[in-house]
Amino acid sequence: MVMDLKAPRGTKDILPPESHLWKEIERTVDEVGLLFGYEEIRTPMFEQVSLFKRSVGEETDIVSKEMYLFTDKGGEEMALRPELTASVVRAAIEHNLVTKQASSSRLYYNSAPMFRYERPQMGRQRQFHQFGIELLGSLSPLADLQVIEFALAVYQKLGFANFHLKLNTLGNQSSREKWREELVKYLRSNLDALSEDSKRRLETNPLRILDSKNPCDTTIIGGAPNIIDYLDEADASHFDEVKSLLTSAQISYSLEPHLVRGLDYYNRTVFELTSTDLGSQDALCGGGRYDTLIEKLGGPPTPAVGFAAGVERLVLVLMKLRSGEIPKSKSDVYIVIADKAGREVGISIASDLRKAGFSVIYDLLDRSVKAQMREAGKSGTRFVLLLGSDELAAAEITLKRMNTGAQERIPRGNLLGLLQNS
RNA sequence: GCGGGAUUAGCUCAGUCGGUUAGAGCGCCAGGAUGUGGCCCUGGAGGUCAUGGGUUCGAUCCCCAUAUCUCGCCCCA
Repeated sequence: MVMDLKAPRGTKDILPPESHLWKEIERTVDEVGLLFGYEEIRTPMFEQVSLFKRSVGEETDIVSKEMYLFTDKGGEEMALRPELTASVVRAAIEHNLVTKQASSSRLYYNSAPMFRYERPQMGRQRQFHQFGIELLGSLSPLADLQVIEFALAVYQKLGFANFHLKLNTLGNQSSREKWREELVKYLRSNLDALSEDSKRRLETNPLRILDSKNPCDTTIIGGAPNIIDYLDEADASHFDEVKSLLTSAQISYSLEPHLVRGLDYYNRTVFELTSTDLGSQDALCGGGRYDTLIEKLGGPPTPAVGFAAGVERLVLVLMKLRSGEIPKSKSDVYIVIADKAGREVGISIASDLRKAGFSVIYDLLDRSVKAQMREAGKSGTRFVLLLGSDELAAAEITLKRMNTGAQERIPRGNLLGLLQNS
């Protein structure tokens, strides 16, 4: 095939039957949103660069290396959004979503495209999609619980249980800073034993060293200062309440003192859902609290918590779960036109049936009756209507039930009633 | 950004120790059944063997580069 155009690296066309799975996920997220009383928000796919610099953090890889940047014709520095929390917060501030009148806001987003310039891998793309929620305005541990419950509800509704909830707390800004200093001091004293990657990270993002997969690092990490010992009383009791709420909701989790999130704005509760059905890119969903972000971006002091989940990874896991079998959408009726003279009548029958809510297809290639029947059989349709010269002359139609193979000639006027009662 | 593996029909994959017409299964189309699906039988279409260079009498095969996918690292959903 002579073809020099293709989808850009790290992007993907979502074709049937996979698109059915996407639709199913989107429907599920909508349903869970309704069940929890959340409403959908949609924000622009690009924003001013400064939004992400101020929220995600200038030093993070996401902002410093991975954003798709461009200058628009008005000279504004723009970025395709690498994540959604910043945009939602910006929108919430801009439109006063959290005020004294409306003291909290429950928002969700669905299949929203994000962009990061990374090296593609299975489950990691340059354009990827997330669903998630942002719960603005509540400082209560109930909010932390609800965010986790929401995420779990989506996965459970889709029918799988092969995931694992990891939980940690990062404390508040000042305890986190104190912990971070101690951690850096400790790591510096063990500098020689650290991996090359971690030596570099010591300068850029020391918390992430805790997450290192390099075996050189693991023994050192084992003796590192633990955030738990640096929590103030309020943070510690918040975390305790979150844990006991999870327990009473019968949600099992594991404490991961080394779980730190890559974005700067998190504090207190952070969590991740991982799947054993994925490779090294195994995080299905991640989230946590960001109580200072809204104020930092110029809004009123407003606590918040949320999560974001990757749709591509969910699709991979679902495919595996269902052994690659994706249910296709089936039509109700296939009209076989055996004689060209029947075309107009066939089209008008199709139109009438569609108005009555039936899904109707017919051949568009002028193929033989046999070919049309083959397609009808393959499409999984329930009924075939056969229209040939005999039926035309008698103002009748042949109705065949594909499950039994039984067929009968009926007056065309009786067709709709018969189908509706079948 | 770093290191490995891969790329042959619509799909999943064989294959050629470098030799002239590149194969299978599934799928697709047609016929057997001149107006009837699934099962069966027969036939058919469909490949510049990822792209561009090089070595060679000759390259799908060997070498180099590029692209894309993929595994691990980095990072993260």
